[in-house]
Amino acid sequence: MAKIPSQLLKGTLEGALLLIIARGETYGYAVQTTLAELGFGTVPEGTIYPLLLKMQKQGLIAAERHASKTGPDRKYYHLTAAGQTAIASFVPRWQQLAQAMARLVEAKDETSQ
Amino acid sequence: MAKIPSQLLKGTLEGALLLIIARGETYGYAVQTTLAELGFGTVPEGTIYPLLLKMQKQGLIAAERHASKTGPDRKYYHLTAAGQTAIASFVPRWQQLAQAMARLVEAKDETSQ
DNA sequence: GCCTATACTTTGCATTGCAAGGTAGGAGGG
DNA sequence: CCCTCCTACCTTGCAATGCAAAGTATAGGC
Repeated sequence: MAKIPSQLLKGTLEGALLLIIARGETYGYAVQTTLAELGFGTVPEGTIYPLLLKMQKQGLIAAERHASKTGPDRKYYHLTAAGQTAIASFVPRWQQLAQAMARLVEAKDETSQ
Repeated sequence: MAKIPSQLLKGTLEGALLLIIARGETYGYAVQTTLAELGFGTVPEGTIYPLLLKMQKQGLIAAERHASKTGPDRKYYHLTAAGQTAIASFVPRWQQLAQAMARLVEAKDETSQ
């Protein structure tokens, strides 16, 4: 799976993390695995953890530490009401962008051959 | 048409401009109109012109100035071979990102009600 | 004891979108 | 003739974000 360039990810990643956490409580390390499984490629720790902390400070997600039997403690995040609101505003913007890009890409496919 | 947040546009815009110029020679001011028509919202001049200059320096596009009957000179851009290559590498990355996001958004639609 | 996988944090840099301001031509109204 | 608007381009400086790099720490296998 090819790596998605940093600049393409910009801004999208916050929405992606919100949507992942919305599916059920998770922790940073697991989020990284989930992103890879979804096709986002390997998003480095130096991206994920600072972003989670920022979102926590903004009140979009909240955290609780729990012990793990297979390693160090995990910091489990879950969505707050503000996080729900953020998702509700993110999704349509993303869809708008995706549609606009789709128009360009499809138009290109037609003309390029 | 709602405005797409800056952070979502990051990186995407360069690809969008390449695809627009690939459809046929255009100039900055017209690109702005085209973006709006495609659904990208109003992308400010302070975004478009610096980006076009950067892409020109990188050799992805080339420019020629021509007079206009209805106003100041226009700087027409057209794609170079390097620009074609850039499109060829951009499009699959974008599609990868769009697919990964689609999985998350669709999953959300199912669970949310 | 050492190495690997797991798990989180912090610092500093590079890139990019954009607000704000500047320059300038042509057309129309006052 | 001046003023305003639309057209058309450029530059400066700031803010946001991804990420490399380095550090800390637990658990298990060799």
